[in-house]
Amino acid sequence: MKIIAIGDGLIIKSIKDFDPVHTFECGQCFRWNREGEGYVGIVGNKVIKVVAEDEDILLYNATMEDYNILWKKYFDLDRDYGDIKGVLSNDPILAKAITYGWGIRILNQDPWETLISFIISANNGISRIKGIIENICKLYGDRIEWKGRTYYTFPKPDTLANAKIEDLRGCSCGYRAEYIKATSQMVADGTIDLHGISNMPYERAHKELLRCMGVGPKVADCILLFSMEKGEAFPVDVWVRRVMEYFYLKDGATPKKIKAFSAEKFGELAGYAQQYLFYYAREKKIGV
DNA sequence: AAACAGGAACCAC
DNA sequence: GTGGTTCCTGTT
Repeated sequence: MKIIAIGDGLIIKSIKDFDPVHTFECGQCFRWNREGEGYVGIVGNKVIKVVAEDEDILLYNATMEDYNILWKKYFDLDRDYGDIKGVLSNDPILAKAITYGWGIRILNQDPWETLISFIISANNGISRIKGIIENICKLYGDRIEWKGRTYYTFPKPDTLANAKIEDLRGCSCGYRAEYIKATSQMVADGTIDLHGISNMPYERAHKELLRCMGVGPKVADCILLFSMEKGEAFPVDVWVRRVMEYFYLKDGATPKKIKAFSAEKFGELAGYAQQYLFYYAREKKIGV
């Protein structure tokens, strides 16, 4: 894997295991959208475009310096997904799911943004979640311009902590407005220390996140997997419950049972297994 | 127009 | 700790 600077970006040469469609459509992120031949995302205060071209990945609006301090980590490029897929493919069902979603990578997203995003995700579908987050960023974030288009950053904790409930409601988040404000206040005043939590072992970190208003077991697992490098986290939503019941367990399994089963079966790699299974289940409408 | 989809809070036991 | 009910809003 070699990085080459081009006009306004970078080429990551012959990278394995990275497909933008799989990575950005597998339910882990909400601020990436298809634009032309690739995906444009807002990450921190930057806009970046990702395009797949043959064996390479093109990053537009990216510098080599940002690659080293930001993008390498964000796209999880130091991790060997070939190894992970090799181990998981010993299971025939996962082998199938991996053949289908071979280019999924688990992004290392910002814990604060991930926390609020997945509070919004509760009892909601992906397209609506994206719309709500977009509304919130438009109202409370900073404006960024790139190539004649306007984008907005995700707001800071104290901004949302001071937001009016009715303004948040205006972003179409419904009853989650109260949760967003309450949790933002906890982060802003230090009641919740996200950096500290990300350094805790899985079980403790999970327990700690449940203190946040609007965060239950599933949302906590999403935050741990998508922003705190807890590869053993296994978020159980309806799709995962369906696919697990369909392939492995009998009907009526509780999330608790499903998590115990996957921890036993997939161990440290449970979160990666979850992503391949989720993407496969949702695209193929397994168990519906 | 009414049904539906989607996790957590809250309250009973 | 488990089970049932309620909470919003965009889509069908």
